[in-house]
Amino acid sequence: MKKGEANRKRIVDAANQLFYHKGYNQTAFSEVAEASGIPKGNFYYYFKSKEELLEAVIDQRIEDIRCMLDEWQQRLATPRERLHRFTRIPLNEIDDVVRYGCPMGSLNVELGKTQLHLKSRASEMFDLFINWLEKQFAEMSYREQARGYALHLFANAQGAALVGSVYSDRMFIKAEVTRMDDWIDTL
Amino acid sequence: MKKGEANRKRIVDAANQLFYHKGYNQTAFSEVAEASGIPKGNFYYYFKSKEELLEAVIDQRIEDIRCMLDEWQQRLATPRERLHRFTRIPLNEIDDVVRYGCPMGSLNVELGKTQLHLKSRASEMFDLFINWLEKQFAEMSYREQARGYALHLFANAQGAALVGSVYSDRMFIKAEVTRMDDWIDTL
DNA sequence: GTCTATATGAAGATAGAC
DNA sequence: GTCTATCTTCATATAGAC
Repeated sequence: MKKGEANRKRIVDAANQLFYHKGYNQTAFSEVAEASGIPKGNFYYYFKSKEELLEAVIDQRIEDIRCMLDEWQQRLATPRERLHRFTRIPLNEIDDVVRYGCPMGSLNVELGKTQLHLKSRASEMFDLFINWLEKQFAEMSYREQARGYALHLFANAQGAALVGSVYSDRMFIKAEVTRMDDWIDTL
Repeated sequence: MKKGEANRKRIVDAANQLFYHKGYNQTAFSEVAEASGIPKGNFYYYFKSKEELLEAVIDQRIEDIRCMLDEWQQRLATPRERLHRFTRIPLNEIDDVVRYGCPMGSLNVELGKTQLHLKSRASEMFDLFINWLEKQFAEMSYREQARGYALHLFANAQGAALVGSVYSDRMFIKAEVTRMDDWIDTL
């Protein structure tokens, strides 16, 4: 990898975390600069604007999600196991979820209000999960209801993350995960 | 009501709507001034700071919620009817929900990232609903599970509002409301 | 109580030396 | 490609006349 590419990635990584922790609008360029160790002025060599940086962050998140889902698809044998793997995400990231909520959910909420033209880019992250979940339900021969089930399960997870983070309540998140797991097992 | 009181209320009303539509951080004082018809400079006669204005907005929302729940409590005869009245909120406000999400949920998400000291004030809005829901379940003699049920139902509603607004999907919100109603009726 | 003008500071963006 | 210095804009907040 060229030096320029490496720096670009460092900026995107730093921005990714700051956008999650502080929100996009409340993150200043100078903070991203400080966190990534790249001087402020250099930014505009890599990104023409803050919005372009945001798009790069979303691109990377999408790539990461794609990768993760592909890996699950290959490693886990049954659709049911894959669904349970999905519900376990908030448990694996429990500290972050309790403190900052869901990175996709909170970004979508923010951009839906202030960067309407980027709303569709942010919702692509949701799409990846929901389409993947739909595929699992379809494989379990719930053809008709697959889409509805996928949306429902995903929305449940979002609600759990949101309420759990508002109350910093780990037990509630665990309880909701158990509930989702039970629901999957009734199918 | 004194003139000053009336102006104060106009400011709070305008801010309340703008904070919902644009978010707190992305709403400028000058916008609130324009929307309320009160000159910018006058603001600091009514509120010492932007944060104080936010607190006034939250206070009013809390008051409104309290009022609404009291009214439901009196007007609706059974706890089950009251629970169904709760699930109908997103249908009654469907246009706003689809466009801006849940006003409480999105404010909580935003303040959880950037105004941590106001997080607890914002979560009081949640508390009112959840405690009220808990009371209904308790009245249905689900003493043990009342708190869990209340949190679960509330989180479901939040998830539905969030995903519904990300996809501007009215049908999904309706489907989730039906699901919640069905669940209530199985109890 | 009401309003205008303005101070202050921060954030996004640019220019240009090296 | 890298960095410093700086411009511009805009939002919060203040001063002070009426």
